[in-house]
Amino acid sequence: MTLDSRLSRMLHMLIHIDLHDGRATSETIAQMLGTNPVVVRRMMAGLREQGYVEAVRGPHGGWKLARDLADITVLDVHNALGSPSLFAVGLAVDHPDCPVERSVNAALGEIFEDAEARVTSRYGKITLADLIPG
Amino acid sequence: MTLDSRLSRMLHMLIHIDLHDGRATSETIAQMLGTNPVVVRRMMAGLREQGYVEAVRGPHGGWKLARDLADITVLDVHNALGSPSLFAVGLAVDHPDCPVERSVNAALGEIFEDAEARVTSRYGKITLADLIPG
DNA sequence: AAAATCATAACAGAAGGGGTTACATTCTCT
DNA sequence: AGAGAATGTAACCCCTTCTGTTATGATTTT
Repeated sequence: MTLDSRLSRMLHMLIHIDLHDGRATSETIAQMLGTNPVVVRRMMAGLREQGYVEAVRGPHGGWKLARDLADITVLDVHNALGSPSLFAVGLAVDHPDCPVERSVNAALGEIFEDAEARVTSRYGKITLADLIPG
Repeated sequence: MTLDSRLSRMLHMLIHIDLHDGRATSETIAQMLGTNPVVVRRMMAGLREQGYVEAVRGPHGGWKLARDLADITVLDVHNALGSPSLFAVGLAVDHPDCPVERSVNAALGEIFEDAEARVTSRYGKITLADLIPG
């Protein structure tokens, strides 16, 4: 796949941890996603630093949720993943002094900012508890 | 730059061709963008196939606009560039049968589709003539 | 002390894009 | 016809990003 699907996978992970008694090892999660435990730890690092999950070392350790799913929004997860921009389209900055480039970038930039604001606004209104199927 | 800025650069190119008597060689455009003539031809290929520009070979050749800038929208250019998706975020499809994955993807998918529809709608209302500074 | 588990660095491989070279093709001009 | 100017396109390299993997260290439980 050419698109960055980390947000989707991370939400998937967190909800499964919750459904799994709030505890799961990197190994377990990795098998669930068909990937490697190290990849899971890398992805989890941002969420750990932001206080959404805690890592417990040693036997019977693993990941546990530091908050209720109802207290974590999709926006929280998005930000914790360090997503730089939502858009696959950016603005060229080849000639910052060119009036044409400035005009083009002003028009596109406004559209992007508006769309990004709408998406993050909706992200902020969805908690992970809302995503539990049922 | 990590983001795909082809749309922005292509709009820039087309407007400059127009301001340059409607004619410009790949060499000229490449110098303007600080890139290579082959890169320009590659980018132009889609627009040529869609009939927005024409390539004239031989001496005094180059690219010319096949339509007035007022008759080309940003959406036309976006589509001609073959942009697959506007978003840098995608949906994981690791477990199509998993209810959690389906629930997550349904929620995110709706947000993306809505945002994408808004952006393309606005793209469709802006012609390249609108972007000429002045 | 042993085992389980996370933390992290390091490296390999795949994928995508851009830049470049090379060569073929087409067209104009003399 | 021939020279030269331009596009068309394939092929290659390089760079970046992401993922997967291995290896080593640190921490915790038993």
